[in-house]
Amino acid sequence: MSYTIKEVAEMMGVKPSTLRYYDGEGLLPNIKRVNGIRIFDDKDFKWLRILNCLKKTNMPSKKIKEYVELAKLGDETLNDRLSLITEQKGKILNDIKNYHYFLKEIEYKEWYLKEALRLGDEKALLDSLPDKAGFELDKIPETKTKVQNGKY
Amino acid sequence: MSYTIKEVAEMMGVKPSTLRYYDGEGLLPNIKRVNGIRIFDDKDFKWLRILNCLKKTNMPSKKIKEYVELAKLGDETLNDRLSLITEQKGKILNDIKNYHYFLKEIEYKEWYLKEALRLGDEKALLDSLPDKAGFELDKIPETKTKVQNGKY
DNA sequence: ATAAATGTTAAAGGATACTTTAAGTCAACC
DNA sequence: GGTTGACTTAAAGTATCCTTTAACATTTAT
Repeated sequence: MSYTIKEVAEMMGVKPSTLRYYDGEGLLPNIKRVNGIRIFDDKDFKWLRILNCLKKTNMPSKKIKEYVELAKLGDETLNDRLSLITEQKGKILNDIKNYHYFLKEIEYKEWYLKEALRLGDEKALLDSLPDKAGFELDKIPETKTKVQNGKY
Repeated sequence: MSYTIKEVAEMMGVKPSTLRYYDGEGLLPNIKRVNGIRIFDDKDFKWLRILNCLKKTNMPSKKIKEYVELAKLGDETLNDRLSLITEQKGKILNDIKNYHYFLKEIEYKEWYLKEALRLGDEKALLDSLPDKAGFELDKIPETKTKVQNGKY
C-alpha cells in the first residue's frame, strides 16, 4: 500500500507540514515522488516508526540525521548506528527513572493540597506537619535530557 | 540558612541566569533581597523543589505562573491549585506510559541492529525475519506532552 | 583599599522545532 | 474547461526557553 502525506501525518499524529519539515531536514530518506508529490509506502513506515520514537524521546534532529546518514552508508555503519540507539535507550531509561521521582514529588504535593483543603487552610496543615516532611533539595537526583510525547 | 543565587543554581543544576529568568517570569515569588541581591532561604527551597519538578516535567512557564498567582491569593485557591497539580500528575503518568512504549521500540531496534551485526549484514537479517515482526504503525499509542529532565 | 568575584538589569541573541504564508502545480469532479 | 482540493517550495513567522552581553553595583579576598 501507499499513502499520501496527509494520511501518514494523521497516522503519526503530526501535521503534513511537520513531515515536510522532517523531509527538508533530511530525516526522511528515499521517499518516492510522483509528479513531485511524496508517496509513502510500507517500507517508509518502518522508518517512520523509529523516527517517531526518537523524536518523541527528544533525540535532536541533528542526531537523527546522523543516524540517517549512517544508515545510507550501509552495513559498515551497523556498529555506529547501534551505538546511537543504545545511547538513546540509556537516555530513555534515565528519563523514566527521573519521571518516577517527579511523580512522587507531585503526588506528595497533591496529598499536601488535599490535606490543606480537608483542614480548611494551609496554615493548619503546616502546623500539623513535622518540620521537614522528608523532602530536602540536596537529595534531588540527576538528569540531563528532555522527553517529548504527543502522538506516537 | 540562606543561600546566594549561585549556590541555589548549583543545587538545582541550572545556571544563575536561569533562576533570574524564572524570577523575571514571576516563577519565584517573594524572594528576599538585600541591597538588590537575591537571598534564598529554606522556605524558598520548598517552592524551588516543586518548581523544578514542574519545569522538568514540562509544565509551561505560563501555567506555572498561574499556579504561583493562585498560591499568592491564599487558601481560597487551594482547589484550583490542586486541579493544576492533579492535571500535571496525569501528564506525568501518561508520559511514563509512553516512555515504556518507546523503550520497547528502541529495544527492538537495538536487538535488530545487534542481530544484523551478528549475521554480518542487514539483508541477511531481513531475509531471516518473518514478514512483520510485530510492529505496525497503526498500533501506535497516544500522547500529548513533553517531558524535560536535567538535574532535578 | 583595591582587585577579583559575584551580584544586578535590560535588551539582544541563540537553539530548537515547528507552523504559516504566499505563490504556484496538478489531478479530479461537475 | 473551470473550479476545488491536495499537493509543492521557499521564506518568514511563532513558540518556548533560556543565554549572553554590556554596563554597572556590591561583596569578598588579599
